[in-house]
Amino acid sequence: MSSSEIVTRFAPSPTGYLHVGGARTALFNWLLARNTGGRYLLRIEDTDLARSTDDAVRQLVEDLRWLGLHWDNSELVYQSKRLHIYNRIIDDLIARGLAYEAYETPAELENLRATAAKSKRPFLYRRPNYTPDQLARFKDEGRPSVIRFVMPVKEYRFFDVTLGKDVVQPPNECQDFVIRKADGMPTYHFGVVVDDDDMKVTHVLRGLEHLKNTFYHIALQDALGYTRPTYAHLSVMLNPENGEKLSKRDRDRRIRKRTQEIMRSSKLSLDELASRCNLNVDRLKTWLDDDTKQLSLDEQPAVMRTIGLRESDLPEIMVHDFRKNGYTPEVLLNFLALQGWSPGGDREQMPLDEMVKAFSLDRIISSNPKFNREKLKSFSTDFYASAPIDRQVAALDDYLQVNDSPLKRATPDQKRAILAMNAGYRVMSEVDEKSRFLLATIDEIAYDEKAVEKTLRKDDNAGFDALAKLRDLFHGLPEWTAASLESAIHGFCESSGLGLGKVAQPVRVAVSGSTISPPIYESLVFIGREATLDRLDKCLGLRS
RNA sequence: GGCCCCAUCGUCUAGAGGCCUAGGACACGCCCCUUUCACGGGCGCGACGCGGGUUCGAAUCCCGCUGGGGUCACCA
Repeated sequence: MSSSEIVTRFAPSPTGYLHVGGARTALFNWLLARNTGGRYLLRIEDTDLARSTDDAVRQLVEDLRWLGLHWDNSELVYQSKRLHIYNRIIDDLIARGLAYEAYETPAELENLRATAAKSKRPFLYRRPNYTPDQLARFKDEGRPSVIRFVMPVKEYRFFDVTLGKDVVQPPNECQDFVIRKADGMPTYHFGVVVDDDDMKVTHVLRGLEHLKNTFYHIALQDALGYTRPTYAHLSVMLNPENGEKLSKRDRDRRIRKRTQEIMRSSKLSLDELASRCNLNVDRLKTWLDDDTKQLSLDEQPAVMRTIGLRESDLPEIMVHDFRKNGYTPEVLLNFLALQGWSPGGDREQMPLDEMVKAFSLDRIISSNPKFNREKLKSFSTDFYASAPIDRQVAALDDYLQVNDSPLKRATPDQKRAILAMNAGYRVMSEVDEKSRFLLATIDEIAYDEKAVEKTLRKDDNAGFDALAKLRDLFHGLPEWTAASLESAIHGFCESSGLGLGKVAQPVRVAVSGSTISPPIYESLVFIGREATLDRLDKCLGLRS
C-alpha cells in the first residue's frame, strides 16, 4: 500500500433500504477510488440504537450489492462494536481537559434554545460553571450526562474541492458539541472523525448537509493530532415537484394527493373510502389532513388498491424502489453519476468502466439538481434496446425476484419470447403489466370494465358480435401461427367490412382483459389455441 | 430568522473573456410509422435571473440585489 493511495468510504446509518441520495454518495466515493486505483471502504454507522436494526443493515447491504458497488474491506466496520476505542480516546480528552461531562436534560436544553430564539440569538452551548454543590447533586440524583468537547474558540477554515474554495466559520460560532451521548454511544461527529482516521481515509465525499459539521470535525482532528482528509461536499438531489430534498415522504404525498383527487372527482365519502380500504375513519382523516403523517407499509397498499394507484405510479426514492420497478443497476448508476457530475462535452450514456475512467473531482457540480425520473426512464429504454437478450432475461429474473407476477412461471425460452415481443419497452414493470396475462391462468384474467365497455359493449355489442364470429373462425383454423392468424383476421375484416381496430381490439381485451398488450398475433400464438378459445368464451360470457 | 452554499432552455447539463446567432440529452408541440400501449424517424419550441462595474470585447471576472437550497439535535 503506497502512502499516496486514495482511500474513500461510504458510511451510512442503517435505517432500511438505501436512499438514492446515499447511493449517489456511495457511487462517487467508489468512482474516485476506482479511478485512482485506491480503496473504497464501507462502514456502518449504527450508533443510533433506536433506529439501527439487523434488518436495516441487511437491506442496506443488499442494495449496495445489487448496485455492484463492492467495498474493499473484507470485514464490515460497525461503530457499535468499537465503543472501547471511542471511550479510550474520550477518557484521554477528558484527562487533558478538552472534554467534560455536561448534565443538562433535553428539556433544559430545549428551554435554553427557546429563550435564545425569542431574543433572536443563535443558541451556542458553552461550558457551564457547575458549582461543587450542583455537581454533587447531579451525581446524587444519578442524573445522566453527556460528554462535550471543548471546541477551541477560533476561526475554522477548510478547502472544499467541489466548491473549489475555502469555507470559513468565525470564532463566535464555536460551541461545545456532544461527543458521547447519555446512552454511552459516540455521536456522529466523534465516530466519523475517529473512524476515518483509523481507516486511513484520505477523501471524504458526502452530502452538502454535512458542510457545517466539518468545522466540528476539523476541530476534533486538531485536538487528536489527526491529519485532515480532503473534503468534497456533494449537492443535494431535489424533488422536482416541490424543490426540496428528496424524501421517503414523497411517496406518501403522492398517494395522499391522488386520494384527495379521487374523493373530489368521484364524490367518494370518507366513510366509504375507509370501509373499502378497511381502515379506521379517524386514522384516514388525520392522514389526509396532515401532510406530516404517513401511512404504514401495511396501510399503503390497501389505499393504493382502492384508488387504483400502482407501485409504478409512485416516485421511486429508495434504490429498492427502482429495482422493484425494473430498472437495472447500470442504468441507475449512470443516471445518478450525472446528477452532480459531468464528464464534459455531450457525453451522457456510458458503461460503468467508462465512468470510472472519466471520473474526476474537479468535474463535480456544486448546484443542486432536481431528480428527473423521465430522463432516467429514457436511459433505461436505450439500455434495454441495445442490451443482449441474455442481459434482458437476467434483468427480468431480477425483477421477478422482488415482484409477484404470473411471469414467474415462464421458462427461459418463454422469457426470451416475451421480451422480444415487447421490443421497445422502457422498464421491466412495463413488460410485466403488459404481458402477465400471457402466463396467467384463466381465473386470473380480470376484465377491465372500461375496456369491455369501449371495445365490446359499445354500439350495441358490436365487439361481442365480432368476437363470437372470430371464435368460430379461430376454432376452424387449419394452423395456429402468426401468419395464419394474420391472414384469417385480415380476411375477416374484408368480408365483414370492419376496420382492423374493430376486430383486433375485442380479441385483445378478450384474451388479456385490457386494451394494452404486446402485438396480438404473437400473443395469441404464445397462449395457444385452446387457451385463446377458453378466454374468448369467458369474455363472451360477459355479454348481458 | 441567524449562518452557509448555489444560480445557462420546463429539467439534467456543455461552456473556464472573443470559437456562442449559446451545443447536447430528457420533456413538450407538430408530422410520419402503427391493430393497442410503447419503440422508432423527421421537424420545431425553448435559457445565460436582475442591476451595476472591469474590459476593445463577458454566459464566463468583481460587487449588490433577487431567487432557490442546506443547516441550526444526546439523528446521522
